[in-house]
Amino acid sequence: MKLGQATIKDIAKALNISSSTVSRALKDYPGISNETKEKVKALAKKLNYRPNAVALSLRKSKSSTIGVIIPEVVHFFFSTVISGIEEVAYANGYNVILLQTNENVTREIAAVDTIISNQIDGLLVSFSKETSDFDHFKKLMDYHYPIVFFDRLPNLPDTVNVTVDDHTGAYKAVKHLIEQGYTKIIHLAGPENLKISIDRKEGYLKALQEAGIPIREDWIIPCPKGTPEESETICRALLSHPSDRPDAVFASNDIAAAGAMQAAKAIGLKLPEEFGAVGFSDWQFSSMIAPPLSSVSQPGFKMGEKAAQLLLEMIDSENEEAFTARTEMLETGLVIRKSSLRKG
Amino acid sequence: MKLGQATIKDIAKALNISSSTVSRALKDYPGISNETKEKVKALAKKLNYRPNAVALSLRKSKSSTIGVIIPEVVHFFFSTVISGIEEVAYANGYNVILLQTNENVTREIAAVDTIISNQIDGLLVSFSKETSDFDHFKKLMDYHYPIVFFDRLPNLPDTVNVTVDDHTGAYKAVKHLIEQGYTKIIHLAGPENLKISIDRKEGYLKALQEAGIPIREDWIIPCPKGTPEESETICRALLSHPSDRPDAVFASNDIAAAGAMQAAKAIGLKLPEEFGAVGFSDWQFSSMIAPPLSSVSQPGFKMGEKAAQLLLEMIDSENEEAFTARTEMLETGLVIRKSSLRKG
DNA sequence: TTGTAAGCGTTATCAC
DNA sequence: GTGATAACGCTTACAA
Repeated sequence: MKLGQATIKDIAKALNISSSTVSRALKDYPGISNETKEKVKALAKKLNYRPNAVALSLRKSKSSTIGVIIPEVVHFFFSTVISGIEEVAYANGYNVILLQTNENVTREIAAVDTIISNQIDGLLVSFSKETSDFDHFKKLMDYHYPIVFFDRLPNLPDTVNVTVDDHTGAYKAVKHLIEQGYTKIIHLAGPENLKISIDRKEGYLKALQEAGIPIREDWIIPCPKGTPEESETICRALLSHPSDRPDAVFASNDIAAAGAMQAAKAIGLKLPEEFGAVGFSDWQFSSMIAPPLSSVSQPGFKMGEKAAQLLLEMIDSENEEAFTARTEMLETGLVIRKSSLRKG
Repeated sequence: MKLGQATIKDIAKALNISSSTVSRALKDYPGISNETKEKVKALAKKLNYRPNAVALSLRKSKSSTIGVIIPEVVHFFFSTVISGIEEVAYANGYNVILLQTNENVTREIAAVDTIISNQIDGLLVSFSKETSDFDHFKKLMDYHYPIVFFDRLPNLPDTVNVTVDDHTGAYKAVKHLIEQGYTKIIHLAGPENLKISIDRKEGYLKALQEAGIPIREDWIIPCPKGTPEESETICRALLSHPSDRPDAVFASNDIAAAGAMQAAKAIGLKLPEEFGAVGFSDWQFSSMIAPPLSSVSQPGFKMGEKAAQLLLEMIDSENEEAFTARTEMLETGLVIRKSSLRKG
């Protein structure tokens, strides 16, 4: 799009000097007379000169743009992460290009192509549920391309990761349920190929084991879709046997927990007396449902900030340090609300 | 970032032909022998050639990227719109650059600068609450730069807009409350400088007038912050006079409605019998709170799609038609749930 | 059917 | 102190 933007050449012509002088004057290079500098700057201001970022990208092989590959934008947690990323990017003069995969590998691979074509300086990735082969990322990394994975971590060597401590979060949640006197606790699990799902499940298992509560495999139910309807249906079935009825749920996300609560309410159970619930993520709505849902809180904004910071370090650094494999683990909190408060 | 990407030159050298021939062969230009075409394409594939989008942008003054200026990413409605935008962009080979303003004019002006520098092809804008002077957009439009405003519409001549029919949505909501037998209906209004707030208020007024219910200015209360606490505090005060107590609320958004419901519950009113509520936007959580909140639904995804389509038409078009000022109005729905169902 | 050369806007290198 | 030139990767008149 042409915007009648003034270029360095325009300034040079108008002042009868060369473009190199203009370029140098604008950046306060040593060895340019103050007189020239001032003339140039004055005219630049007058013409509303803005350096052409595209020409710069081409020249420098650097776009000052980072890419974000994300499964879904309409998702409280992810949008919060994006927000954190955007803030850090803005503060450092970087732009953010958004690539939504809709949990679709093909889209993800196309996104990587876009990244390559557009000389994007680095990549923040939370891959799709479908992704099990990480070749498209591996290829980039082989070229020493800066990538930071967040939330969902790949099965690849030498990656830089940011995640939350899902294991401890889940453990705290289930321990809390046990302390509240619940003993028959089911777990609504997330997609099995995601490490976060596994970690949350293991936190659940650890808390049960520690309390000496026997583990029932049939009470660990995957909810791959992640809709409230899915978990409601599942829980209705489970809760319908009065003789062998669970008394609480720990869900891998708040939506599933909300679905479980719906099921319990529909059957006529009293919450939290007869059925307790703790979710994961502490979505915005969690405090507004009835009863307000206890949940493990994830620092989404912080995760975005941290991931972006690590990425910018990789981009800026000439040394290798920034590229050393590691996983930054952010702490989770437990927000206790009515849904799990059987005692006082 | 260098990715060892093959260029047209590399291919040319390897095959001992000129780069222009390679360029032409790759795009199936007429007047290139099949033999050359095949040789070139084969090598391109082997070398994993990807055209350098940056060079193309510079050459063509076209980046195949659209910018989205938005107040907040962490917002159910806005993130839904972004999602719609992203889908249309992807389907048409465009990238999306995201610029979050945090409801801050300074950020918004900086965003416009970014747009200019980066040769972004067009702009989708929902401006900040602070914005009352639209010069930064006007300047672009004077250069015939493609802009589509969505949701929040500016006070500027000759703009292309997409919005929802807030007026009718609000009208339907309040009419529904009246039909349910509520008569003392307060309105929690949005920021006064946004047209959407005004339209919603006017829909409210129209429904009351039509029903012959007198309007009380003191029952139209602005909630500029938009937090649940804000509206809860306001409503607690209002509901505390048993002699002159409102019996329903129509809120400019679901958060405010939820806050009002909290207040009513805290005071001991029965919902929906003694206090009814309808919100606006139909956020994800609305169906999960107690009682489930009735709400005017906005087609966020559709709005994103529509806005992006209009923008792409403007970008692609050589004729003026795509630029003719107009406002596309998307229909709102009324999702009736328990919070406003006093009668069966 | 193919090659040459200019140019998009910028800056690094060398020269004066 | 300043200027000329080449280069980033690609397209496109114009030549041949």
